[in-house]
Parts: sequence; C-alpha cells; structure tokens
Amino acid sequence: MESKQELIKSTIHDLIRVAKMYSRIEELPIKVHEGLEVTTREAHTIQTVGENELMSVTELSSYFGITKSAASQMVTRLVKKNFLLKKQAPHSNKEFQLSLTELGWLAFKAHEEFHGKDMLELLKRLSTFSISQIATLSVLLETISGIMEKRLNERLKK
Amino acid sequence: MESKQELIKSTIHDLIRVAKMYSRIEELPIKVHEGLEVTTREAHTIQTVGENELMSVTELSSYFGITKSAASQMVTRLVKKNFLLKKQAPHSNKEFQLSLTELGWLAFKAHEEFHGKDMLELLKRLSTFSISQIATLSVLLETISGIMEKRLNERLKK
DNA sequence: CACAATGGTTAAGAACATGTACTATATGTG
DNA sequence: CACATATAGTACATGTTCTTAACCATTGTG
Repeated sequence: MESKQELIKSTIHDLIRVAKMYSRIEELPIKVHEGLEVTTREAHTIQTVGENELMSVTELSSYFGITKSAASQMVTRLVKKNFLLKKQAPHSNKEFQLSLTELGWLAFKAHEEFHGKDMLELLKRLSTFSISQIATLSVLLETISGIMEKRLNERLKK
Repeated sequence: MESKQELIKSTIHDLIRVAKMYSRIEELPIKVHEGLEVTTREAHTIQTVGENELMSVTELSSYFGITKSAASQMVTRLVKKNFLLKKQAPHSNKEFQLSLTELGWLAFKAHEEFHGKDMLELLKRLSTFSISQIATLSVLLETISGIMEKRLNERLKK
C-alpha cells in the first residue's frame, strides 16, 4: 500500500500549506478606511468583543490564551484609539464590560468583509463539488482537528 | 439547496478551526534538550537553513517574506547562540553561506520530532479512510490553497 | 472581621518586526 | 577605466505584543 501512504503524505503536506497560508493572510493588517489601519491582534480583539459583547478583560485573556496583563494592555490601547468601550459592570465594582464604539464596529465590519471575499470565493468553488465529497472533507477535518486539539491540550498543560 | 450551502459553510468553519489550531501549535516553543528551548521563529529559521544549506541571508529573508534586516538580526542571534554558522561564500566577498552547527542539527531534529508525532497520528487516522476519500480531500485542499494564494498575492502587491 | 481569591493595572524587559541610513562589494556602460 | 548603480549585509531607533512580577481594590468565606 505504498501509494496510499504517499497520497496521504502529500495530502497532509497540502493541509499544512493551507494552514500556513491562512496564518499569513491573518497576519496582514486590516484597512478600516483610508488612512486608518488596524493590526491583526487589534482586529481579532475587536472581532472577539464584537461577537461577545459585555465580556470582561479576564474573559478576553482566557479566550486568547494570553495573560490578563496582556489583555489589559490591549484593551487600554484600543480604548485610547477609540475602538473599545470599557464600562463598569453593573453587578461588580471590579469588573468591566467591554463593547465596541461606532469606530469599533466599522473595524469589525472591515475585518469581516476582508475575510468575506475569500469566503464567497471558497463557497462558490466548493459548490461545484458534490455533497458527499464535501461531507467527506468535513469528516476528515473533524478528525484532524481532533488530533490537533489533543496535542494542543497535552502541550499546554505542561 | 439550502442544506448544501449550510454544509459548505460549516466545513469552511472547520477548515479555519484547523488552520487556527495549527498556527497555535506552531507558536509553542521547542525543547531542544533539558534546559534549552528555542522560540518558534528560531526553530523555523533553523529548519529552513537545515533544509537549504548554504543559503544566504537575503535568500532567507525572501523565503520568510521578511526584510533583509530582520533576517540579518535573526541570523546574528542564532550564530551567537551557536545554532548557525555563517561562512564567507567562495564565489563572492559580500555573500554569506548559512549552515547548521551540531547544536543546530539537534534543534532541527527536535523540531522535526515535535511535528513527527502529530504526523504519525494523522497518518494512522487518515489510513482508515479510503483512497478516493483522501484523493477528494487532496483536490479540495488544492482548490482552497489556490484561492488563498491568489488573495495573498493580491494583498502583498499593494 | 481577617484573609484569600479574583479582577485589573503598571513597569520592565524579551522577542520579533519595520524603516532608514549606512558600508562594502560587484557589475554594467559610456 | 571610471563612475553610477545594484546587491549583500549590518546597525540603530522604534513599534507591537507578549511575559513576569509587584501591586491595588473589591469580594466572598471561614
């Protein structure tokens, strides 16, 4: 079964290639509008807050798997740049609730659109494949992500 | 064809999930041996030099898509840490040829093994699928990487 | 109430990137 | 040949993002 092994290996190679390209695309700064760009991290923070309004700084930090300190600094910067709002939580005097300003939503949408174009193209292309083929892809990805998740947890624990 | 669209969307979502997990795994530092770790960037530089011995600083920089300056700094650091060797090129007095020291090869192997475990597991799991299923995955990945490559080139040109 | 846990901040510094300005070497053209 | 220009590489200042460690304020619990 040599050829099957070879096929699998080259497929894994392709997968890694795609993953690498994805992270390179993710690294590009996002243009909010003429003269205003946002770094990747900023965009991701904005995206996360947009999708989970009222989350706290600590929640944000555990979401990204970074320290509270790092999250706090990021939030401070984004508040200063007028993308984020930090309000005292109603139920506690030590927690804050994060939300997006108008400018924040603008950046949120810019980021969404940035990926949206690729998504549309992908959708269009994948549509030419059969349902069962796509289902197969889905199952395989499921399998792969299962393995990765396992490894990730293993390493993070230590 | 609503359900097909939904299937495609959730598959794309899985793909992104895998890509994200991959980059998170890639971000973990590599342990060369007890008491000696290597950052991701260092590991990648070592890997690249190991796979392309005698490459120059400029080649390294264009390989990673970073500036010559950044590559030079990385090389300087790795030479100082005794992972890399920088020799005058025989055909030119302005170029250098990079290669790995013994310690460099140790780190190279550590990094390879780090991924090797995942690869083995993946190989084992994918082996349970049929050749035609894997071939489908391969074709789809091909398609996806084509789209990504296009986008990447578009954005990088500007 | 005292004290530990929790939420958050600040300061110092490491890793990695960029931009700019610079040196030294190579090369092509009048 | 001489000069302009291109190429290889480095140094330095600066920016982003992260960690660690020390810290304050609030809150929950024995």
